[in-house]
Amino acid sequence: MRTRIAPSPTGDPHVGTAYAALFNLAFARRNGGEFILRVEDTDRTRYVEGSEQQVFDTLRWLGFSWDQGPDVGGPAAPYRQSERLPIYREVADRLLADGHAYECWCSSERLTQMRERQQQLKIPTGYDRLCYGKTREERAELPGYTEVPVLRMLVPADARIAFTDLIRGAITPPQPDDQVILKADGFPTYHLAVVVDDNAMGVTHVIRGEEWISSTAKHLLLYRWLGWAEPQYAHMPLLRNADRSKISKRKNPAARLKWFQEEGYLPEALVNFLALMGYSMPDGKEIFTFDEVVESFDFARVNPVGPVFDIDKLNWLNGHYLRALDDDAFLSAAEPFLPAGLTPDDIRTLVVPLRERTKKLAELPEQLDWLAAETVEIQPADLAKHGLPPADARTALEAFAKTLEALDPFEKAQITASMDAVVAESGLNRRRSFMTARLALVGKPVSPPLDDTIVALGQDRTVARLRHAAASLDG
RNA sequence: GCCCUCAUCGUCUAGCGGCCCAGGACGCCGCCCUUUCAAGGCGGUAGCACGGGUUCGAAUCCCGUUGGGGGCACCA
Repeated sequence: MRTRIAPSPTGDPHVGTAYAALFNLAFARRNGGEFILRVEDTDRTRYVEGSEQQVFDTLRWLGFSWDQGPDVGGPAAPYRQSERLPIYREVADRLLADGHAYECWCSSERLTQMRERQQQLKIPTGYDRLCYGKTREERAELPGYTEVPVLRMLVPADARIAFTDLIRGAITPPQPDDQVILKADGFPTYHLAVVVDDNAMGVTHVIRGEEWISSTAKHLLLYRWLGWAEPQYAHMPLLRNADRSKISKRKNPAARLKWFQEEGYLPEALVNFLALMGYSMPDGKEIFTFDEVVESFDFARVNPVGPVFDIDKLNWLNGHYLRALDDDAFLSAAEPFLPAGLTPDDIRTLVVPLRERTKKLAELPEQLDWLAAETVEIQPADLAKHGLPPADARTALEAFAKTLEALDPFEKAQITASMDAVVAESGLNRRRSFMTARLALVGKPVSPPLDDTIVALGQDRTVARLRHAAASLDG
C-alpha cells in the first residue's frame, strides 16, 4: 500500500500539510507501505519561489521523510505536476474522445453571472452546459465567448457516487458539477491531476482534509471512466481557529509551520501535539512519540470532529519535552534564542532552573535580560509592594555585598552557605532579605533561585549591583 | 441560497446499550512543598445541544430540530 501528501508551493508551509503528513506517514509505516511527497504546482498564479524547499525543510525538521518525491526521486518520477503536463494532456484527450469531456469557451465573466443568477433563483449552482454539443463556430455566435477553450467533465445526472470513508463510514457526496479538468493555459486542475497521479504512482489510500469530501464524487467518476482501481479514502477533520473556522494564517499564527520554529517549540512536541488533535492512544496516554503513533495507528481512533488548536496545551507539552532534555541538548536548542551578547556557556550555570521555567524557547530573552544587562535598577515600587522599608533593604544589601565580596573561592556551595549568615547579620527575615537582593540583582521579583543568579552573574557584577542598589536607596 | 458533513467539561479527548448520577489531559481555582517564579504532589470547578422514538435499560441506535464546519472556481 502507498500514501502521499500533495502540498502546493503557494507560500509559507501550512500546518495542515504537517498534519496530513503525520497521518499519511503513520498509516503507511503501520502497514509497511510507502509514503510519497508530490508537489501540486498546477496554479502558476499562486506559485511562490522557494516555497517548495521550505515545505521539504519544515517536514524534515519534524522528523518526517518520504520514500518518493521530487528531491529523492522514485519510479514514478517526475513528482512535480508542472513537469507532468503531457501525461494529463493524454488522459484529457482520451476523455474527450470517449465523450466524457467537452470543450467550453465560456468567459469567466459569464460563469460568474450565471452563478449569481442561480443563487438568486435559489437553485443549485453549476455549469449550464451552454457549450455542450456546439462547435467553436456555433458557440462564437453567443455572448460570453473566449478564444481558448477549457475541458469540462460531462457529468451524468445520477453521479452521486457513494463511498466508504475510513474515518466516517458511508458518505454520499453531492452531485458534481461539470468540473473543468484542463485549464486554458494547458495545466490540469486539481481534480484531473490528483486522479492521474494517484493512479500512476500507485497510491492506494488517499488521506486528506475534510474539505475534499464534496469533490470525491468527481474523482471517483474519473476513476471509473478511465477504468482504474479506486483508492480508499480517509477524510481527516480540519484543524480550527478558536472561532471554529478552518485554521488560517489570517486568524491564527499557528497556521504557519515556521511559527513553531520561531517560537521555540521542539519538533517532537509539535508532532505529539498534532497527533493529539483528532487522535488518541488506546491507553489514554497523552505524551508519546511518533513511533508509538505508528504502532497503535487505526483510523477507528481518529475523531471526525474538527479540533480547535489549543496553544495552552501545546505550551504545556513543549515544556514537558524541554524538561526532558539533558543540559547540552537544552543549551544547543536554546542557543538561537539567547539575547544578544550571551552564549550557551554564559547560561550554563542556569540550565536547571531555566529549563524548568521555560515553555517555549522564545521566552528566553525575557528570562535572561537581567543577565545580559549592564546594570539593573531597583524599583522603589517593588520594594513597597513587598513591604520592604528602604532602610531595611539597604541594611540587607550591604550585608550581602560585604559577605559576597569577601568570598573566596566564589563557588555555589560557598555562596549558598553564606546566605544564612547574611540573613542573620541583616536581622531581616529570610524571605524579605532574599527578595531585596533579587530586586537589586535582577530588577524584578521573578528569577531563578538567588544562589544560581549570583553564580551566573559572577562576583564582581554581583557586588557592584548590590552596592549600586544600596546607594540608590540612600536618598 | 443549494449540497455535504459533524455534535461529550472553556479546550483536546475516553466512551462504541447496562461497568458512566460520564473517565483522563490542558486551562482555571485552592492547598502542600518553597528564598520569588516555576516544576512537582494533592484536591476542586466544569460537559453527554434539544425534542421525539427503539429498548427492561441509552452519552452510546433511529428520526427531527438547533447549532458548528466544509464545499458550490480555468485555487488547491
